[in-house]
Amino acid sequence: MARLAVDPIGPARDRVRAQGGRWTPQRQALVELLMGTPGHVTSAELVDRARAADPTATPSTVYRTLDALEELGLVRHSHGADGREEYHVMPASAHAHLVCSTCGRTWEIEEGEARELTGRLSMRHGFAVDLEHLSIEGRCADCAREAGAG
Amino acid sequence: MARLAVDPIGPARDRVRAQGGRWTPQRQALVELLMGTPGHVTSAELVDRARAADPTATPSTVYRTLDALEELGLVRHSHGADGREEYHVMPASAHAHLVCSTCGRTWEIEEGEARELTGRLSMRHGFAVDLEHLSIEGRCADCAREAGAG
DNA sequence: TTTTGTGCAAAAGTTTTGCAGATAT
DNA sequence: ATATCTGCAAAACTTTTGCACAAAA
Repeated sequence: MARLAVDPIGPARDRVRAQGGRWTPQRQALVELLMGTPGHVTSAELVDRARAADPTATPSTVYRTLDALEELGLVRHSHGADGREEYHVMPASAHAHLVCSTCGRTWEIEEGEARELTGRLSMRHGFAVDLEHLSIEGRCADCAREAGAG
Repeated sequence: MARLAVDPIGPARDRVRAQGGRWTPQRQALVELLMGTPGHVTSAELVDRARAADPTATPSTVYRTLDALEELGLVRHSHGADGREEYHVMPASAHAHLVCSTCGRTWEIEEGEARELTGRLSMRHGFAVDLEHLSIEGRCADCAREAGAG
């Protein structure tokens, strides 16, 4: 029998139900959208994609679902280069992001490396950095090269 | 004669004019507002404050003026905890920010310390961090203590 | 059956834009 | 004189909210 080794949405569904939530087609659709998105998406873009996938999808449901999923710890958001909220599925480990403000590409920094960077902030200022929310803007190597050459 | 040792808005005015811009009452008002603001302000709040100071001020002018001032390098913006754009006058030295997501207070990190943190990002990833844009969210010492105690 | 979620429609809030007239230089 | 800026008004866009109905448990 052709059966997937792991059901990718199973854990999400279980977790929603475990908190007394209902697992609806709309929620499943949004979770699938998010899981099929490698990087970050703004809520507005999720609205568009949801409507593209299913024209009956509505903005209010998308926004409310994002809130619900975030409260359940299934997704998180950070802030993109334009200041908009950007969602992504909750990763196994905390990680920060590098965002190139020229080309817009993003990279992830693993928790270990990120802690290396932010660790002394805790020591000096007693400030506990929220890694999931940390996105660092700047210019990536490629864009710097182009700018230097051009 | 009572004369200020330094004219705080003079440099701004000169810089605007040097780039072929005009120094208008509206621009001066906004620059004064920004210079009287220690921390960060969202554009929307600047609109409000401008109207409070002068009821004839209009949103479009505020937004366009902010754009113009930023292009001239007189102000910069970063992104607050809620993802909105926050403006502040261009500081003498680049600095990053710590933002407590619980109480909302902010602290500045001087360039030297910030470079210490981000320096190795350049080395490892060839990524040139834009310090002015860097705001680090987390929980400050006070809020952490309260949360621990409560 | 009861609680929770959805869809619709309308509103709120922020930011952008076109254009005619005013203003700085 | 002329290029730039302002004010107005309207629109675009994102996000929120109230409410009646639908659906999950």
